[in-house]
Amino acid sequence: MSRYPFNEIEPKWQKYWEEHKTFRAVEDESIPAEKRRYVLDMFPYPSGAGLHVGHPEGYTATDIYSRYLRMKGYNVLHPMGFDSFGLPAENYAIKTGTHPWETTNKNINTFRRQIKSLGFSYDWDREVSTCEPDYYHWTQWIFEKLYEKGLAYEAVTPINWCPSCKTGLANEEVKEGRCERCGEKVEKKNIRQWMLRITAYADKLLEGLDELDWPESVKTMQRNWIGRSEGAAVFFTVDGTGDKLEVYTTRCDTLFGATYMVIAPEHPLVSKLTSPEQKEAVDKYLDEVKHKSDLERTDLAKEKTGVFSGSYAINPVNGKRIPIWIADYVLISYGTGAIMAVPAHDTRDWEFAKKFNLPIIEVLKGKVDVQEEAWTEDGIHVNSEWLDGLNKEDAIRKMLEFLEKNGYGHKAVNYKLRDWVFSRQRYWGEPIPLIHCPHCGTVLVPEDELPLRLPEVDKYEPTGTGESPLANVDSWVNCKCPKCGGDAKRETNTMPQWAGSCWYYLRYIDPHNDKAFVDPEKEKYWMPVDLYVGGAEHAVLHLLYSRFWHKVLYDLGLVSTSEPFHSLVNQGMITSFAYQKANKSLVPTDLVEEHDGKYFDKETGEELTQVIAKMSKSLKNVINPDDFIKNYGADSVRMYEMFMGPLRESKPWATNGFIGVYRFLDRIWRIATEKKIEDIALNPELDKLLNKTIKKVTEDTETLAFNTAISQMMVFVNELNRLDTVPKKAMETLTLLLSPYTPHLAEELWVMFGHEPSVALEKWPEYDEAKTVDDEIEIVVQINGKVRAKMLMPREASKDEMLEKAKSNEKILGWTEGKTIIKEIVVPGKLVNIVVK
RNA sequence: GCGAGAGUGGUGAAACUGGUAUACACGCUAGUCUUAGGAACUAGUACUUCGGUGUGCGGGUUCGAGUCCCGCCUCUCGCACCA
Repeated sequence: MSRYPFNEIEPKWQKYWEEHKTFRAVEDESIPAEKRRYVLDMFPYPSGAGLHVGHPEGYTATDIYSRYLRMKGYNVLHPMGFDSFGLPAENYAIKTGTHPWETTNKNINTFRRQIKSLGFSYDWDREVSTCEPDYYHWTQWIFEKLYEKGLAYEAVTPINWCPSCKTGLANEEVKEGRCERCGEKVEKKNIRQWMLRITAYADKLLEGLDELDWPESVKTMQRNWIGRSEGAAVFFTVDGTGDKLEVYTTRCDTLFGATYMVIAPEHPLVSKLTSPEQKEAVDKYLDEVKHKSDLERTDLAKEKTGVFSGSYAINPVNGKRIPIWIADYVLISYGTGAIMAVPAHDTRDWEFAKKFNLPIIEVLKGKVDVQEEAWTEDGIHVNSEWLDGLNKEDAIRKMLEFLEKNGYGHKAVNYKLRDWVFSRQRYWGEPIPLIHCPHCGTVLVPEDELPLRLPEVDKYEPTGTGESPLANVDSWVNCKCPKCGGDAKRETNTMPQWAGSCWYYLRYIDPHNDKAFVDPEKEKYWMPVDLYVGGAEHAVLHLLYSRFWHKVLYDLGLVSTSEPFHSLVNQGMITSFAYQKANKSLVPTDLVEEHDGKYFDKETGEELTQVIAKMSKSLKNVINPDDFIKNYGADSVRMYEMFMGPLRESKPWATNGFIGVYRFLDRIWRIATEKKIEDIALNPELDKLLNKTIKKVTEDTETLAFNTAISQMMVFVNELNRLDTVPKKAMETLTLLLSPYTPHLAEELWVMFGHEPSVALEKWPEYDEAKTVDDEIEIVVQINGKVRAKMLMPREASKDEMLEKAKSNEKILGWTEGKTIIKEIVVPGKLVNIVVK
């Protein structure tokens, strides 16, 4: 009876919004630029598991914000779509033979239904899906722009290779060095790949961060990922052969302490540098390294391994012969794949030198004996001939002069950032629009032939050679060269999942345009994205790749802003409770029972500790929002997710608090339907509370502090609930404040109070600042910083008045009697502190 | 190991620039009412030897610290030998 009929209200209003296209965004030129906002969610990958409670958290936040902005008179672009190419659908296809298209669209339909059931104010006319030819047409087109600009190139690079499945694997398919599917040990295999030269944009990507309103933590992570460092390239001559071995170092000033060199096992000079006597040992070592998993190779705690190549290099500063070693602690992917080792001042070099008995020479005066441990902090140079006595800066400067003058090296900048491996040997991705012609070389598919559609295939497995399944489709692979008309073959690699998500925010602006990826006028109208909300897991890769593409498009004059996302908010992860045994292992939730507030293992009866853990399938603690929507309504789910805690912080999904939010909405419903609502004036106190509430909700909605905005609405509703007759104005204002949060309930109430729909198009209420402050304030009186008395005073009371009243307070007199007052501190409107001795 | 973030009641959490620690909600206790529901309403709910003590622990700055500084501990996330 008292239960408010959300199951009737919610579908009704969702239908209304859809039919009336209430949230359609139109490029209305009469709305000035400062009154336009683009509010974006990270679009979901439509997995088979459906929506999980983490999705609606971010989506509700942006929805509340978008609805609030519209009521404030902004023109808001708030779209949704699907990142629909990807591994799971393809793996499912391999297993079952179901076309990924079918699986994906089924999942998209589920996702769309679930998202719509929460009543978000998306402009659904702008929905995009990255696997649609109309969409990937333009992903391919942008790739062609990158290619024309010289930012795409071919290289031979290693992939994870499963010798038993005969396929390449993504990093996430490799679990502890083994293939996730068959358990076979994963190897490295070199194959031809398409690369994107993101490193050419390293400095731009770095500098661009300064102008962004992003969390400092994300900016720091991106800066570290780009990893710019300044140092020197130094050339060592190989003794005997005259080959040049180039190293990169940030501390060229320690060159006198370089007692050996190390090259990575993958270094191109390995075989040339290996002497006949050492060949057997080197081959054995290379074989060991090849069979090591990434995990083994990168385990920091492991013993250093390596082998002597048999060759020596000449240290350019002193002409000394130093041995060249091969070791896997040097990475081919960073710097030049070769280092000069300074064991006295680098922990890794020191460990290696100790193990293989290589000389350690101190060149920076430190506080330890470098034969016993490495000194890795700064010090004055010693044992360095003409650098002795200098500090780091001066020594580096002097050494660089020396290197440059003698042609031994030069200043150099290095990045941790590597070029982006852009091809995948997979079916379910955008075909790379290139043709290999024996006469003309690599040729782009002509623009008017785009989109280059994915052909149908019989099998979704990669070919035994690791090529994409597309390689098996002769009719597709064999084509004519667009340049010379001769026989040619298509590129069979596809693009990674990132490709589609790199630019989707631009397609939302003009999703049905078949002449361009986006209309320049419309692009100017909406860009940049004003607020982008999503999970912190995308802090580096997605956001860096997107920024890269955007900057390329900007340099080509195709977009009007140099950065795509002006402000970014990472929603905290919604975690779940998990149950832990004494031995720290976790028990799946369905095997846990609760009594008397304690948790026990159903099988063993062991008492378990409740801990917080990431939601995972294996723990069976993933929460699907559907059940909650069914039992409590979408408005409750929306509001609860916002009431749980601050948006940016991670928090556990603790369902026992859910009922509180439901009761709150139910209470509003009962006030509206069971109490007398009359057109009467608000009493001054209620009026004051109303103004305070508008103020608090306005400010908190603006700053995305939704949890405290909701608290304030609760305070207000609790007050209304005490009245027998409720002023209509109070209820109407409440409805307006509620409408971004619980839009269905608000629409229903708005009509109930005699208005026309939709409340979403009404004006946000305003408050009277004068009515938000109390005339009388409670002033705290402290003795030595401890609260000893409280008194009510007019808010404009002067310091003297406050002090006088405090000192004449009975309680305070008891504390000051017989003591000396040393100091008196008066904070107007707040407190009086009297320091006594 | 490095980087980022967080520790406040039985629970989720409030506390803007240092100024009444625990708003709001859950749970719990008692009561009222009832066509017994996952109801509504009212009161209470940090500890206490009633002096005080309390925001992970130990110090410091200050008239005053959850908030600032130093040193630890624990947890979460990200990255992995970056020369």
